[in-house]
Amino acid sequence: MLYKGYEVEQKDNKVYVKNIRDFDLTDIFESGQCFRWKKQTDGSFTGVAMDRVINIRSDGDLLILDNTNIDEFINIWFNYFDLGTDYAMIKETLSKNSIMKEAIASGGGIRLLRQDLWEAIISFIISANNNIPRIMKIIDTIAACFGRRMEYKGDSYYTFPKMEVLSSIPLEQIKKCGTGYRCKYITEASRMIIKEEVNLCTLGLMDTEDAKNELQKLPGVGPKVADCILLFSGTKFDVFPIDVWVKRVMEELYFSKETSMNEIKDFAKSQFGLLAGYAQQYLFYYARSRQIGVRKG
DNA sequence: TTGCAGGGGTCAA
DNA sequence: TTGACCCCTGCA
Repeated sequence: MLYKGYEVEQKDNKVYVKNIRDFDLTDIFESGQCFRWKKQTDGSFTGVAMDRVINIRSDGDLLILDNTNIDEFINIWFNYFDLGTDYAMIKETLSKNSIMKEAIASGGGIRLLRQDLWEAIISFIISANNNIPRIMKIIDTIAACFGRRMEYKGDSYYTFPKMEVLSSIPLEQIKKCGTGYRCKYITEASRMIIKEEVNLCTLGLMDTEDAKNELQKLPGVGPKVADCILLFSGTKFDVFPIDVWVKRVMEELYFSKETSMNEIKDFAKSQFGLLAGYAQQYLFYYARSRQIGVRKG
């Protein structure tokens, strides 16, 4: 069948999607936006998202999703992988800037995943003052302890726990998952969300600044984490999360000097506008893959 | 083997 | 504005 420009076909529990462009699994999964996808020895990725475990591989313009069906593709994965967005157009617009053009050339297959908002909130609270391998380990542990077990090809996988579950877990048990001092943020944020002390339902309707401020009511959520939550849950695309990598790459490529967060933020807003989030993602991936700004001993 | 430096945002003083 | 927070990795 044809679905929004893609040829989609199901065989057994696999979905084949043709006409895929501007899509590279490594660019997508290793660009710091998600923590639950793991590269397999055959080059495919297996991950848990949206309460499901799937395996995904690509071959030219063909995408193969294993352990799912057409209904789920249309209702879940099409949106999750942002297949309705024209990345060729985004890249063309951003490439008018020569520095961006080079960054895009190195990570041209990036897509911004539209991840579950609740999971994004907890994941990026954990991400603060932390590195990617440890973040992945902590989230895996939390899921294994409090999520629902699933089986795929003989291995166990676990869903990300619901807010009702996580908010009822004693602090000490959250801490045992390796969260460290962040455990109280997770517990308290869960409680506030359950009690609707922050309004998640209308975040998408708010002005971006208002949405950021709303999220920053949650403990453990500062400006950077709020930006990440909005961007990687597909809620707002004009944010520009500045972590150490983005700061370094901006200082090195655009400013040639040490620069304040505010100056970088203002510059990104004026330079990239509504596409700031996409620009950030290309720059982050570029900075990390080239180790830009890392002092070599 | 042990220990120490480095990495990484938010909070509270 | 600055120090404390937690744990993993890499390297003497």
